[in-house]
Amino acid sequence: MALRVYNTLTGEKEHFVPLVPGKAGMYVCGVTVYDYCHIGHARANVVFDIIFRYLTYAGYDVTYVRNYTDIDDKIINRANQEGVDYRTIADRYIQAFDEDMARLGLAKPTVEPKATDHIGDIIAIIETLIAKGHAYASEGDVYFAVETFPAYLKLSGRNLEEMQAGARVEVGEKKRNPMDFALWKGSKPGEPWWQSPWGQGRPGWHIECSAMSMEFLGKTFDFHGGGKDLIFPHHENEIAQSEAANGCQFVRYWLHNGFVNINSEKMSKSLGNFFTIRQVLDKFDPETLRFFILSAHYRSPIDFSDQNLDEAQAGLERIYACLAAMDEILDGRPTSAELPTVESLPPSGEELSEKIRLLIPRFVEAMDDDFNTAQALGVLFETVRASNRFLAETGEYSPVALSLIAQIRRLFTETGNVLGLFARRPADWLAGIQAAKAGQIDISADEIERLIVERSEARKARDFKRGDEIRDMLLAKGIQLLDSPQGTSWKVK
RNA sequence: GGCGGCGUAGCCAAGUGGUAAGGCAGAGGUCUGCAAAACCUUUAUUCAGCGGUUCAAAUCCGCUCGCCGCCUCCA
Repeated sequence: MALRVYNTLTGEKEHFVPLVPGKAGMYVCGVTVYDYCHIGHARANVVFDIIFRYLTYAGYDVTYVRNYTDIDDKIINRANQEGVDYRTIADRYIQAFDEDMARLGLAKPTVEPKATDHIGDIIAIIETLIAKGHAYASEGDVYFAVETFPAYLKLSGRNLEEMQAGARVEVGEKKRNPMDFALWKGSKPGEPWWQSPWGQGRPGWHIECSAMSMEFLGKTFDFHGGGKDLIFPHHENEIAQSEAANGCQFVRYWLHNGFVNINSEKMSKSLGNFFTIRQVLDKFDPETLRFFILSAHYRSPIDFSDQNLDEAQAGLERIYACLAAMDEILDGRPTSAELPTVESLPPSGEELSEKIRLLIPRFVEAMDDDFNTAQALGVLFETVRASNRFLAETGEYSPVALSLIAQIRRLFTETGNVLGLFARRPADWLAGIQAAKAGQIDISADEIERLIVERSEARKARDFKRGDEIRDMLLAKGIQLLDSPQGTSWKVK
């Protein structure tokens, strides 16, 4: 039982061996705060949230750093458009990001540094690079000279000559090589700036991540994550800067999540098939979105569509319904701390007992295999089925049965905590889903309750015709009645 | 053109050498006055196609077909 992770750098799954035993350092590229986050950001952040949680669950003392890039061309452009200071834009979207991530149930990283709080560190690295001959100043800018770093492009597996051959790279006159990239940009009038040895300016994109990761995690650390699209140029450039400056390996395991497609098409602003997290959460429950993201492996592409989200919600409802049933049984009843003995249980109890015994090992096995959340969810669904069966077949709850139910309930809390799921009280979550659906029907809850009473009276009088009439009428309006020995409840279909 | 990935049931999706998880949808059954919910059973002799390696392949190798991503800001 050992964690294996797919490392983009080697293209293979490798056993995770921490740099410092018992500890794990992880840096994930956060957002450039110039706009609201879209569902691609949602996926990336949920994925790394799970990785963070799982590493912690696996016993590592994790330092998780996720930055805000709060100075960049796009932020400046946006500020100019609106006629406000860049800081206004950055702060607004930092706040929006925090709100979105909180709604998606993300755990807070250990540190969430901002690029602009590390300008001094950035300048220090650039000075080192210049001193070592890896960078050069040119008319107020500073560029990294890619030819001085032989390992350049080792992450993306490209080579310099071919990239230049098909070059869509503009040949900046200030650059010696078109592939050189900016470490520092001289500021134009009206732009935000910081004082530097090369005049007033601001950091280029990429260098802030080198500076912040080094500050909080050291020159070499375990994990660096981000979307696949960051492999080139962002991560490639980070490697070049950091390794050239420090003379040692930068990151040991590179992790990259796959893209989100929309209705099987690449998501892009130009296609107009672009959804912000806020737009999606107007329509779907945040936990449903998270569950949907976890239903596929993090490196695979995932297709966002109403149908797929609806299916995810149906699956999540199944689990929550099972948990709600357990909670109802456990509510107010004392449970024995003793483990039930198998001899005293019916066959479905023995099966459940076995599922309980294997749940954590199987869950861990799935997660240890490159964070295979889809497989982990499969394990949970099998447990749901065994639980439902046990509940359905058990009429009277003996102390042993209650203990078993309590135990399985605790395991759902434990695994749910790793996946960021099932934190809500199941009855409340289900009620929330019902309420959301109820917004789409044209009949009030009071009216439904009144009809249910009328129906049960009719049924008591054995007037089934009238009773069925009411049931069918409600069904036509999308209301599904659920009869049980305790009475009749309803839900929106 | 260069680099990389994918193709598993109606749909979504695990599975990297040992004989196809799970979810959704569907069908039959138990329950029910009849239903619904829940539960049970069932739905891929087969993993795009063709060859090869092997005692054994969805899994490894080669070729073909189809789809996609990156190479420009991007999670």
